[in-house]
Amino acid sequence: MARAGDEEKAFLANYKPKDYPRPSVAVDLVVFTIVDAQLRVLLVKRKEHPFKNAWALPGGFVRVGETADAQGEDLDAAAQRELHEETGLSPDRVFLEQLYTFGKSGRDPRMRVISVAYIALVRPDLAPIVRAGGDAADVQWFVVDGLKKADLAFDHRDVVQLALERIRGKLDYSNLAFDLVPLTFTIPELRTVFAIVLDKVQDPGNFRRRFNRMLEDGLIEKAPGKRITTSKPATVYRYKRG
Amino acid sequence: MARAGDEEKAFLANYKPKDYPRPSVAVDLVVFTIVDAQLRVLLVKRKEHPFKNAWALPGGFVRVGETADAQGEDLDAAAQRELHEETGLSPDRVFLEQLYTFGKSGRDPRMRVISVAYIALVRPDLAPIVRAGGDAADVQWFVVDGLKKADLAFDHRDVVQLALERIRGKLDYSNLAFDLVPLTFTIPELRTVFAIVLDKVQDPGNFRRRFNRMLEDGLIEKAPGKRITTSKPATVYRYKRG
DNA sequence: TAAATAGTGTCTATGAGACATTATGTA
DNA sequence: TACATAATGTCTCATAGACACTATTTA
Repeated sequence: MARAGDEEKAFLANYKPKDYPRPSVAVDLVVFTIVDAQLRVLLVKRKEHPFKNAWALPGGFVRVGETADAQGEDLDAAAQRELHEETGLSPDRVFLEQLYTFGKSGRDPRMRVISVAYIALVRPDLAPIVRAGGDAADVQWFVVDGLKKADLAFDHRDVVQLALERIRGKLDYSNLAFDLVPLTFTIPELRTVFAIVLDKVQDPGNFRRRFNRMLEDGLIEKAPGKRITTSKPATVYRYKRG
Repeated sequence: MARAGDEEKAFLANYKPKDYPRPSVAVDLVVFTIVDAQLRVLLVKRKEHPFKNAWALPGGFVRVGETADAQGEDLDAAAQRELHEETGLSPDRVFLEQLYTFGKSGRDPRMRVISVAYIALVRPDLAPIVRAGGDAADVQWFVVDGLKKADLAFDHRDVVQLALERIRGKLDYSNLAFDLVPLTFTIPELRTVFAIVLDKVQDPGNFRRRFNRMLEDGLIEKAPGKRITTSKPATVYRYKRG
């Protein structure tokens, strides 16, 4: 990095941004969870035009500063802030990752809006507290499968679709599945997560083999606790973060 | 999609965007090619502050319209336009894909700039014509490996690094390699591309096996032509697009 | 004919998929 | 004890990696 010389300092001090039109930049969140053995996405009901009363992804505009010294919040920070505002969840308990930036002209009828989409994964045990703050009628976990017909605002259907493809693609080679189970879980429970996300039943034996490799790699460890079942209870495990 | 009712039409007609500060949105291109058996990235020399005389990724601001009806160019269109402006290459001959959006506060000292980075892959036979238009001293293909010490403007070193990881990750399961060889190529030539990008020698026998599978799948076909060599010349192939 | 590179074949290890079998806790 | 589900084991097939070997063209 070249450090700013005197000439550059003078330049910056006198710099006035030209008055070209700028777009608004928003952050939209595709928040997934699994409840009742179904993959769900969090949607909020719009109270204003455009798309009034339609369901939309939670999100909002990035807060931008006026001056060169105070330029406003980071993009990731904006996503974390929105996540907290809309769900009440603190970002350190939630998987959050940038997905893609949607910037087609005309995607918002009011004005030019470029939207940076993020994927968030909320553990099932945290999902119930999401609606605790607001009006339950305005924030809901929608089953992703049933979403095709639903009236989503803007291009949010495309956003959800891309997010779905992303988590499906990453499930096998990442640790993403552990953000879709409670803190402790059994092998069959984790297997169910894979089955739900991939929409394909997972062979118990083969899945256990993969699971055991993760155990050997130290990615997972046994945890205390039991599940209340009507037959043989499964061993409970815990994901070792870091 | 809900169609706009009369009420919504009225709303949009009267809508005035609030005067919150907005960021500038730029498109930056990580343009790769392979020349002289080395992976290279296209950099341009900055003529103005900040980072005057430092090397930077080609790019520019997205052109945004003033009104709701004319919102300006699509994000992808902006990337294509920049590619054409900076390289003279028409976008239909070049692989172009969105990479990631960089939005840290302070990454441009002048003002808030959010930059949507794209990856472009230029075939080696097209690489030489890139500098034909401008001043050769101001546009150059830099060897990616030697870039660590180089003085890159802004956070462009991070951008290049992420782009590199992306193409390395996608090389094996995508058709991306065919955008880094000439229109016709031999098996050893394609193998070299893999070796260069992954920085790892590829076993001739094993690579050929993979290649033959692509042949069987109809992804590739034999092409006329020969290479001028000092020993046995290899068969020439062509990638079947679509 | 020698040199150089293209091209082929083989052995092994690993992991996925399909599926049969055994073990164990609960009602 | 019967049932349900956890947990284990086995067979096959596809593919990657390592490496030895043969074929062909040019100088």
